[in-house]
Amino acid sequence: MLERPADLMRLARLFHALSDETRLRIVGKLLGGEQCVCNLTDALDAGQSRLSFHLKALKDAGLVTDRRAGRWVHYSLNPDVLQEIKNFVGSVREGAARCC
Amino acid sequence: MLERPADLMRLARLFHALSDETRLRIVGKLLGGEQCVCNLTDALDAGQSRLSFHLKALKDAGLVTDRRAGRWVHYSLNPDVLQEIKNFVGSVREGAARCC
DNA sequence: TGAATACATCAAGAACTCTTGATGAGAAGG
DNA sequence: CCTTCTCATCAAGAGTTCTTGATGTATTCA
Repeated sequence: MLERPADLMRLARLFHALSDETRLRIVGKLLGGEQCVCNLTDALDAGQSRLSFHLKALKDAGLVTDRRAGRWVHYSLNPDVLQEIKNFVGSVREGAARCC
Repeated sequence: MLERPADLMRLARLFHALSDETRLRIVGKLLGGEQCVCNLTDALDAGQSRLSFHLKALKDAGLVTDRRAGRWVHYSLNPDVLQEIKNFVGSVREGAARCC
């Protein structure tokens, strides 16, 4: 997992997407299910363009997907990516258990 | 996990520490066990001050600990912090399973 | 068709991160 | 002591990220 440069780059991008409080709060809200941007704006009281910026960051990293419905765009979590992170942590923990 | 501001800040700091390729490579090397900085410098062929910078980032986030032995400083992984991350991913996955 | 709504994108500046080379601090050995 | 070795820290510059307010785009509804 930490050998191939492509994996390193991928992981670094994933972790970067999660390295911001606003984005973690978005993830927290999405745990309640799919949300349109307007709901998130209210819940997080963040400006609209700011929210859009962070949603794009999450989307670029593959952590969320979006779906247009009329005027609204709904965002939801992508469970597959969470598995990637879990795999990483798992492999590191195994290694750590062996060596520490 | 994603409700309390203090937790959010903590998680953001952890993920930031892991959001850099050089630091992920360091973590990878530390899976082989405790390493002195000189070993890491060779293995990652990174300049000494650069490595020191990233080791400090990992240490500030609590991901690694250091131990002085004569002239050498040895770094090793802190398994407890990996559990924190695992807990986060686990809780997000649960939520995702419920909602997605 | 025209106005209003929901969101994305852009542009500029502030703030932060990373890299490099130079200097500093502590330990070991002559 | 004086030097050497290992590592930390500093200082400056390049690059990146984030925030804010303005503008652009697609959609709905009158």
